[in-house]
Amino acid sequence: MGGAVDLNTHPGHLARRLQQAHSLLWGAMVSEETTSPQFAVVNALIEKPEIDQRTLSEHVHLDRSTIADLVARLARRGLLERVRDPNDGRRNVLRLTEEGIRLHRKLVTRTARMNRVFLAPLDETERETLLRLIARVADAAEELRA
Amino acid sequence: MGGAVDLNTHPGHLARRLQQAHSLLWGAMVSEETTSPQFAVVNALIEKPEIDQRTLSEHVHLDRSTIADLVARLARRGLLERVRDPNDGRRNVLRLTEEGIRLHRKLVTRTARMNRVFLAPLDETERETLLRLIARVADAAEELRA
DNA sequence: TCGGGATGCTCAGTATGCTGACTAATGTGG
DNA sequence: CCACATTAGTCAGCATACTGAGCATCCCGA
Repeated sequence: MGGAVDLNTHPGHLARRLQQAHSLLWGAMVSEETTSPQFAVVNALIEKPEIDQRTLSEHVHLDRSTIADLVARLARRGLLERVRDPNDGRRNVLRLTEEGIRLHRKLVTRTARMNRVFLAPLDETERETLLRLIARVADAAEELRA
Repeated sequence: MGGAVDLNTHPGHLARRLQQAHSLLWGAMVSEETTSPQFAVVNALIEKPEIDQRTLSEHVHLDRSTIADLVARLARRGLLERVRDPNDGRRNVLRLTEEGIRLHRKLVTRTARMNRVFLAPLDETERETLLRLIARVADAAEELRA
């Protein structure tokens, strides 16, 4: 009786494994150059163009520092432009380039395909349940923060 | 109609958010010094002492490089010892120190408490369902790798 | 026994992701 | 209108995490 715990009853451990499995499949089926968080950023800019980094960070649930790095990488690859807001010298206004928009179109198809494969072990009801339960736990934990 | 996607239907995005929420709560309720992956390593060494890094990496689902860094940090803090196996000069044999064992005992209690808070928004059935569904998806994706 | 393949580890490089400190710019109350 | 708080961004530092290359060691067959 060493008192070791079964990590498979620990949601944190399972969450990490789920993300790990996901990023593996992502690399194989979606893109090796563009990561899943990068896609999240591009997708947010499709939905809401011309926002600043702070707003963006709230949309994709990442902090300002991480967004800054991530956006810098996307800018370096010519997928978006970062311009100082003339009306507010603190803000960087972000706008996808044509290439960024093209990339998004391509990846939307692939991510849909990947998600089907990823969730293939579950039936339709289970899929919805999984997504709903994760969202509830994550939302609730975020409430705690506030 | 820019064609943006709802990220809340993407398991990868939700997995990241779940992990994010978890590590936030972990820092508040379990430990600021010892992270969740570090606890996973210590826990694995409680269960199976005297294993090498390769075996350990399989147990906690992390690759060799990550384990090496992680183990080095734990060793620096005096929580475990890393000794070259005299019978096989390639292996590092790992053993928790007394302090490492003490730390594990302390954190087991706290993680249990934290998991209850983390999963509080769900009822008992939903909790089991969530853990089971995540494990199924993660396991299946790992099979794909092999 | 010896030579090549397999194995365990390390190291460099890169990408997330966080905190906390700092800077610059804006907004506001007196 | 000016001092002060707030806000957006950057930067340093740290911890995960991966790939791919390289190194030392072991193992196994000829």
